[in-house]
Amino acid sequence: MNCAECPVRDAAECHALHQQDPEAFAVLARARVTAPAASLILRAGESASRVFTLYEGWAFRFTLMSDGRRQILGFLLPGDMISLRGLFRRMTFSVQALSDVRLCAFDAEDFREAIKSSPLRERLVQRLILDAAAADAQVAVLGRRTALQRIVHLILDLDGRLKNRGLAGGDDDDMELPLRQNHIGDALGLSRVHVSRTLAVLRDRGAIALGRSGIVLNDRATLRGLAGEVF
Amino acid sequence: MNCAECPVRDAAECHALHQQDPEAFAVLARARVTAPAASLILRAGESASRVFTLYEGWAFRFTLMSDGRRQILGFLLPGDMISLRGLFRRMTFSVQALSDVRLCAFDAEDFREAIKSSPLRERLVQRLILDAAAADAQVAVLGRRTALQRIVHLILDLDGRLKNRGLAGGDDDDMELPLRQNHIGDALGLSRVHVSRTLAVLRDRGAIALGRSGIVLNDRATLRGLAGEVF
DNA sequence: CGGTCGATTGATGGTGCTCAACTCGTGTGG
DNA sequence: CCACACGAGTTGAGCACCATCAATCGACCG
Repeated sequence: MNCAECPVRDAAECHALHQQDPEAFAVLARARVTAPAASLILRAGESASRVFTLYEGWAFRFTLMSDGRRQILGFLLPGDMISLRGLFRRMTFSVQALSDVRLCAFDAEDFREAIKSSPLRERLVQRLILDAAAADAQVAVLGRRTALQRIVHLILDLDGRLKNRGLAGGDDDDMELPLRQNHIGDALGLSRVHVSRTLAVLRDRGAIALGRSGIVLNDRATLRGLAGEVF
Repeated sequence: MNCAECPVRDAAECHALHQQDPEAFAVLARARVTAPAASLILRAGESASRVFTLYEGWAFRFTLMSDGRRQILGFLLPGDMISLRGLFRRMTFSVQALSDVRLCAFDAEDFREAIKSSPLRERLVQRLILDAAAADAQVAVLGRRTALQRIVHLILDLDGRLKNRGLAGGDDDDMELPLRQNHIGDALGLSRVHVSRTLAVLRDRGAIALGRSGIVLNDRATLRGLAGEVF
């Protein structure tokens, strides 16, 4: 069982780790785990005993507010590491499967040992920095963007990440994102009703289509024009 | 010149690094630098040639949006590291002095060398994780909180951080935060006008006073009641 | 066939933005 | 010393954006 089996390309963490230090990576004990859609993969407050990379399917990180509302902190795509921070500290967020998922699971103790003297460690520091930068960017989006811009930004961001992994086609290909409007609202600080209305605007302008199981991108140029940012 | 001179107590990064590995830390070349209020300390896009810890005064991290608006990502207090991420990647944000500041400056190359085989490195990884978690928390605040709650949260957060460093007194002591309403708005995604109105509400309820040079906390119990979170 | 989940649409109202005028304190140059 | 500009804050009026509540609808499923 080898991570090279993952249908995930260059930019994905799982693959990148393997490239970085094939020997150290190869020696790690790992298991393949599956989890059904909507199941909890990790709970806030735990110190993770296993580290996961997402092999197939989508998931999301979230916290629950004291009033019971949910804030989604980010979406996890095939190739992403799920619980890197859990190696060093208790988790501050929970992770839930969005679709049925398959995971590579590494024993946390093994993993910590493996990175003590390995370029893997450098790679993981880079990943922590990228995570922090992504969270900063999300702060800017929530602080300064309208509902329309937030949604367009999210769609293009996900599309771009998928494209980096070879999981989405070129500019002319349609791409379906398996998100419920519920999730979009919880990620962007919007009500479900307003997400519905805003998506309707995008559909009426021809930028997207609303399929049975998610949003279909079919005019990225229009979306980029609406984003108000460089994409 | 030694970081132990800093008027900063246990929880501050500068001091904690020193405790973690006094020898490695003591050998680092360092210089004391001053910068006037409003001066730029670091620019987004640079790869930092020096690492700073904030010795005295306040600063903030920010990015500029394409429309020219500013999003403040966080405030930096005495004892905070300023450019840790700049050791490994180009900066994704700029840093500006809020007041006159004094900095400890370390050469980045020296610093990278020093942490290669030192418990300092472990400490810095912890710091990166805490930074990422703080950014996640800010996403939740901006996504789910009203203007009043955001402002109360910011005030209590800053007060708590200062208290951890011995830079603020107990619950009965007044504490003045040297923030312009401008900064509060840019940090919390609110207009300056609305910040003014919201602070007026807090003042009328007796939770704060508005001094000439900042906000004065004088009733933390009332503030905690308004925060809608555990503090 | 009833039940549930996700999405849509309408009506209504509140939170917070924008524009504008004004105050107050401070610094600056004639 | 005064006039003036300037930055920061305050206050009012009007409105845009988005939340909330409620009703409905289609798809899917046991």
